[in-house]
Parts: sequence; C-alpha cells; structure tokens
Amino acid sequence: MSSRPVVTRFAPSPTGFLHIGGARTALFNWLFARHHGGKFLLRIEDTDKARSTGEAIDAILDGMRWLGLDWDGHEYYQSQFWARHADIAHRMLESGAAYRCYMTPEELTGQREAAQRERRPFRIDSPWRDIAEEQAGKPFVIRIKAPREGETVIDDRVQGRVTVQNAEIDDFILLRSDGSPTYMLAVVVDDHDMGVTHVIRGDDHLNNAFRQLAIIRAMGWPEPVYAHVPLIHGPDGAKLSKRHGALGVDSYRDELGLLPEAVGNYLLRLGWGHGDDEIISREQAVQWFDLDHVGKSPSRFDFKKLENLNGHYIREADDGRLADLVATRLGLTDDQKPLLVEAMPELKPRANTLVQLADGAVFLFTTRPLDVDEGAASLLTTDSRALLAAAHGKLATLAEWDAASLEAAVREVAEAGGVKLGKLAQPLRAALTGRTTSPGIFDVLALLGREESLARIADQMEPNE
RNA sequence: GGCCCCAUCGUCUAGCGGUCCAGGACGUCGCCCUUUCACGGCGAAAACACGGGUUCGAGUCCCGUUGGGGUCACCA
Repeated sequence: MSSRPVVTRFAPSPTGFLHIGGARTALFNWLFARHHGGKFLLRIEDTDKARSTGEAIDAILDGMRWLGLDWDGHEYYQSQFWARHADIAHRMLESGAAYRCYMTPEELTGQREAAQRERRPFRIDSPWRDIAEEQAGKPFVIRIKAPREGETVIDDRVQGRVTVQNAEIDDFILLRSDGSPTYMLAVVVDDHDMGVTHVIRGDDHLNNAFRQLAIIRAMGWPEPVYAHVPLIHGPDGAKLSKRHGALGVDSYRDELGLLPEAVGNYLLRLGWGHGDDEIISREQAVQWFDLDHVGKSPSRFDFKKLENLNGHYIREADDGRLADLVATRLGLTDDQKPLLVEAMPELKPRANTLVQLADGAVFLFTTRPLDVDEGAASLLTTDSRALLAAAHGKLATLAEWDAASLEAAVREVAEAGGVKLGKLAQPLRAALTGRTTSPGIFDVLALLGREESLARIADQMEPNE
C-alpha cells in the first residue's frame, strides 16, 4: 500500500475564511505531495448548506493561491456526491454492516441525560441494532454497526501507534433521517473515490479516524496512511480561535501586511523543523519536508517571530514588487512609483511589515505644509530653526544636488554653526519628513529633490529670517 | 467526567543512550557601527515539569504524578 503513488488532499469546509491552522494543514499536504511527486487535491466540504457560502469558497481558493499552494485538477465539491454517499450507506445496510435506527432524538437525549446523571459514560445502545424489518412510514437514520469487541490500532505517521478499545466507538450515524450523509461517511467515501493515500489533518480528527476506519473496513477499502498534526494554539495555550485573532490569511496579507513567503516559512517551522534551519525556501521545503519531523505537541502562535521573518523577506524582496505593494496601499499613481522604487533600498531595512513600509514612505508623497508629529515638533526649537535657515541658504547655492555634495554642504553648515552634525540633521529630518525617524538625511534630501527639500525647510525656518 | 494525545530556554525548535555542565532562531538585555530609526556585527541572561525505575551511563527507554491539549451531535 505504501507503493501507491502519493495522493493527499486538503478538505476545508467553507463556513468561514481560510484560517491560519487550515493554511498550515494545506501547506503540509501540499509539501508532502510535492516531495513525493504525487498529487495534491482540493475538496470543498460544502455539505452543510446552511453554513457554506460562495464567499467563503472564494476566500479559501484565493488564500491558497496567495500562499502558492496549487492543487491538481479541478476542486471537488462534496455536495455533488450525495447520491454516491447514500448509495454506500445502503450497501452497508444490505451487507449487514449498518442498520436502521428508529430511535427519536428525544429518546436519545433522554438516554444521554440519564447517563450524565448517573455519571457513567454514554454509549449509544440502540434497540434496533439487530432488528432487520422496516417500520413502515416511520423516520429512521442509518447507523453503522460498530465493532464492540477488541481494539483498533492506527499507526499514525506523527502520533505514533494509537490504540482505542472498540467498545469506545459507538454506532454513529451514516445517513440522517432526511437521507443526507454525515461528515463521517462523506469523508471516507470521497477520500476513497479520489484515491487519497495519505490523510494529513489536524489532530482534532484523531478520534474520528477510528470511526472512519470502521467504515473503510466494512467496505473492504484500502486504508489510508494517517498523519494527525497537532493544532496551533494561541499565546495562552488554548486552541487558536477568533478570540486570539485567528484571522483568515487574507487578513495576514491585507491588514497585517505580510508577504506570502514569510507566512509560508513561519507555518512550516511551526511544528516542524529541519536541524537549525530557519529561513527555508519553498524549493528546499519540498526537498526536505517529511512527516517524521513533525512534532507531536501543539505549538503556540508567535506574531513576533512571524513579523521578524517577514522583515527578512521584505529586505530580500525585489524593490519593484515592494513598490507595487506599497503603492496600492498608499493609493499612489503610476508616475509616483519611480520615486518609491528609488527610495526602496533605504526604506525596506526599516520595516517588518508592508504596513510599516508604507508608513515609512508617506513623507515622499505628502504635500506641504507637512503634518509634523509631536516628537519632530519638539526638535524645531528657535535655535534649530536658525540652523535650518543657514542650511537653506547653503543648500540653495548648491550646483549639484547629489548625496555627496549634500553631505559636504550639510556638514559645512553644522561646522560653521559650531554644532555636531546631529544637531542639524535632526531638525532637518523633522522639517523634511515631519517625523523623528527616516532614512539617512542625505538620502532624504536627494530623494525629495532640490525644490521640494528647500520648500519644506523654508516652511520650518525662523519666521523673521 | 470517559477516551485519546502531549511535556527541552518566555515562544518556535535541535537532540533519535555516551561527542549535552544541552545547540539554533524569535523575544529580552548589554556593547559596536551611526545624524535618527532600522539593518548589520559581537556578547549575556534564559530550558531538559516532578518522582521512581532500566542501564556502566538517560534530555534521550519504561512506569507513575502533575500540568496542558483534543474529543465525546441527525456540525464539519
């Protein structure tokens, strides 16, 4: 069975956006398939009509594309296979692997509550399990006749050998009273029909694996290899949820301003490691990824580390690409882009996210008079305003407006004024950018150009000058 | 509560019986570079949950305790 070509799948239910945990599951499946030269399939589990939305489907596909997780062939939609699911349930009924259960929901809750009261574990004990004849006209569900003796063992590729007593597995429902298939049935049938060989998913499904195996065995189908990956937890150690800002990947892109390669790299390293390697390209990941090195304990999500990684990828990214991304955020016109590209080498070492990058670039495009923030304003004292006037006078005479001439001129003014360079550079920065931090002041002058620079300086000069 | 799983620095992790007085990364704190802020460089503090075994030898194997997580629907 391990000689079968590898087929993995990602099977999200489109009830919300592609969240970060799902993205990691998808990444692991994708990586595993690519590593083995197999196929990676995508199946949308849209059987819950009430909660599934087209918007969510789009968000999932969009998120996967953004992360570079391409799937083979078209995407599957589980709801299209209802008839097939129902057919399997009926075949199990005929072979005696399942039965019609006429218990009402009320009877069931009654039993459940009784068990609760007596503080004993609840196990479905249907009186219909061994009754074959139909109760004409009465509603029923089809339940699996789960094994009651012995135990079931799963050799999970990440969890190891897990054993569960069959007595723990109850007669769960295959087909609801309205004839619709349950998730448990649908997953198994679809995975089988799609030829899935490796089921890699969150370990919140580990318990389900035993139930699903019961169906697989009843049908005599080949058993997939299971790999249950620990869930991602929030900073407090509990399962990542909306409460922790478990955002959709679209938020990581749009609101947080992260690059897909950073998110992918971070997710890869969360729960998986390859020696001391931290920065791992997609190519290396495909080459190195394996299930053996997936950790068994849940890991906590660390935004700081993600952000740092993103900073690394920003510094590594192409200036033109970064400029496009920032231009969109700032709503710039095409003719403003060249300046942004030119400034990018000075801008990008100062940012860990595109939000910060865009913020650091605004001074290039704001129009006079500038908004001067509090820190910058405190730098514009009477003395420094006089210094700015001196600098303005000197700079206005400059024949060449390049970094070298600019530096020489500014240093000269500082010296003539008997102050250290910083005493002049800081007010200059305040006047030119309205901020206390920016790229080097000579670069700022050069980037802004003669006319704009002189005008901004003049705006902040001593009034009586 | 039943069942299942997990347990190395604050966090992500390396470690697959000796080469570990435990390595890397993020974060934190110093120093250097420097007109600011970053980037970069150097350095520091920081962990094998606890208790029993097994073994010549245990972070690495076994058992227990404690702690954490997951799961117990006519949801997926």
